[in-house]
Amino acid sequence: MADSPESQSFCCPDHSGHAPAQAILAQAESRVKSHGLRLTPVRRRTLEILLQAHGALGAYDVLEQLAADGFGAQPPVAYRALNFLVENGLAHRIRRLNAFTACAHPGHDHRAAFLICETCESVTEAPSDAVGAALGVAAQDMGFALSRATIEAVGQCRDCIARETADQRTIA
Amino acid sequence: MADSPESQSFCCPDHSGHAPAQAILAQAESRVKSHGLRLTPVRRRTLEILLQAHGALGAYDVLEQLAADGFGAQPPVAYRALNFLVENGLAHRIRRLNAFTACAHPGHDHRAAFLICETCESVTEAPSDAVGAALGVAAQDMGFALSRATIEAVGQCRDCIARETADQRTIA
DNA sequence: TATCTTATGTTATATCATAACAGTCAAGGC
DNA sequence: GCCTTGACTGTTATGATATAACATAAGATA
Ligand SMILES: [Zn+2]
Ligand SMILES: [Zn+2]
Ligand SMILES: [Zn+2]
Ligand SMILES: [Zn+2]
Repeated sequence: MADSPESQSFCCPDHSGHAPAQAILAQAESRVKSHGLRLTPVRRRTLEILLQAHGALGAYDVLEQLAADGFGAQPPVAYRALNFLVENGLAHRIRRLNAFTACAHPGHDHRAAFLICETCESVTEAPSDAVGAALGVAAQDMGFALSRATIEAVGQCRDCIARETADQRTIA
Repeated sequence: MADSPESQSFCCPDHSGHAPAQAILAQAESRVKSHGLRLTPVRRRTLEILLQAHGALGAYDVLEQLAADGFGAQPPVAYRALNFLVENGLAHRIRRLNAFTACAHPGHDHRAAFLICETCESVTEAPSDAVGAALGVAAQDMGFALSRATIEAVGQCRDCIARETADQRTIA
């Protein structure tokens, strides 16, 4: 993990938007309960794993960690927990990466958009009400009833842009 | 295929936005040539297959048809042709479906958004300049340099909504 | 406790995608 | 023409992602 001690489990720029893991886990627990569901040990641990991760994790990466913690070692174990989290708004699936990431601001329903950095592979969850609204309009124009959407942008994050600029200066 | 004779190769609602296949193929040929590349037989046939398809096709569906036409029968044959088409703006990859679809209006650069019907599995390419713009703003706010994006909406298409409404009336 | 429901773990298999290499073909220089 | 060169095609093999189906275990209900 190699975390700096003051940030319990957050370690990289893509997590700057996150509330502390403790808070999110507690919130997740109550949110799930209020839907008559349970945040079982595998599910809870899966969420923790996502919260601690740099960027997004593949299902098999999660599985590896779950297995190391004594949970089942077969793919369905990870996929079930991950799908549960996604269905309950605690995590998101990043289709372009075949990967999953903890939701950066769970609790309030939101259409999420993701910014995927090609350089550092970080994944940032951006507010996307405006994007969602524009998409809603486009859909409506086609007579299409929109139920949900995947919005994923690929490019370069602020930190990597800054780093690259700095490198340029060093060379010159 | 069960096509009506007047529509050469288009058979379902999601193709209503398409120009005739002949025109698209000719256009594709010249477009590709102008980039110093070749629309070889496999590539051309792959584009035809996509143009004739209902909805989007998986790589292995395309492969099956290519093999039936005497082309190679191994996955790379299909993936290479499909990737070529995508890179040259002649087709799009639909990540949510792990599938590919012919571009409905090739030739002019465009940020495409896709409307995926959960009922009939059709895939419609919607104009999305507004959505792209909104996403650009959201990205900029985060200091993110956007290079390209995946925008995929899931819901129900016009035809399926109409059909469902009609069914409701029949029952009542 | 008996029963019902939900969740977990396992085996097995399906589906999607690429690495690596060998043969083929077309275009340009001689 | 003929040879070099680079682009394209085909093949084998393997990797990566995801789910079906069923047996067991743990919570909830009465
Ligand atoms: Zn979120
Ligand atoms: Zn970055
Ligand atoms: Zn298009
Ligand atoms: Zn439909």
